[in-house]
Amino acid sequence: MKYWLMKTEPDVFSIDDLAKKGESLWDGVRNYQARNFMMNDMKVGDTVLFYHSNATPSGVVGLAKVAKPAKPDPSQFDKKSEYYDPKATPEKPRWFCVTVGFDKKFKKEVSLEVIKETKSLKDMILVHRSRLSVQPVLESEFKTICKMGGL
DNA sequence: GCCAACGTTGGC
DNA sequence: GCCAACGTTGGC
Repeated sequence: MKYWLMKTEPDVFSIDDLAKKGESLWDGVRNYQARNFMMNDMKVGDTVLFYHSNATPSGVVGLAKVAKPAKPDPSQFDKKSEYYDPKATPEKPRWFCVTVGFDKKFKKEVSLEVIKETKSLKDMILVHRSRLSVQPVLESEFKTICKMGGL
């Protein structure tokens, strides 16, 4: 069982949107490293820290689960989609995405600011590496953040 | 294969 | 809205 953090802009897709839908395809990721995590390493049942980026404040707002394994991201074939990739074909898809299911909301958001101030979380990829929207999280980091979120 | 130019992410 | 970080593209 592994732990992950996935970023999303709440204006585009928030944890409340996920709670309403139950589960959602995590489409639109166009970064190879993030894709590889979803394609190769994420397993059904893995737990996901749900992170709101470009938000006030930005931070972890709850938990989700990997509900279905990675499959080709349909938006790459859709000419009308902002995620359309002319170099991808159904025979040779370039982008893959998992399906994520809602688990629970934190009692209180764990903001990036607080994460940065917390010694045991200072090695998180989130803190020292920008622009990676899907990333692994250590079990110890995961537990600390859940506790801080009131779970 | 190098690297400059360019585009995007995401905090502030 | 600004801009730093950094991934991607394309000329050579």
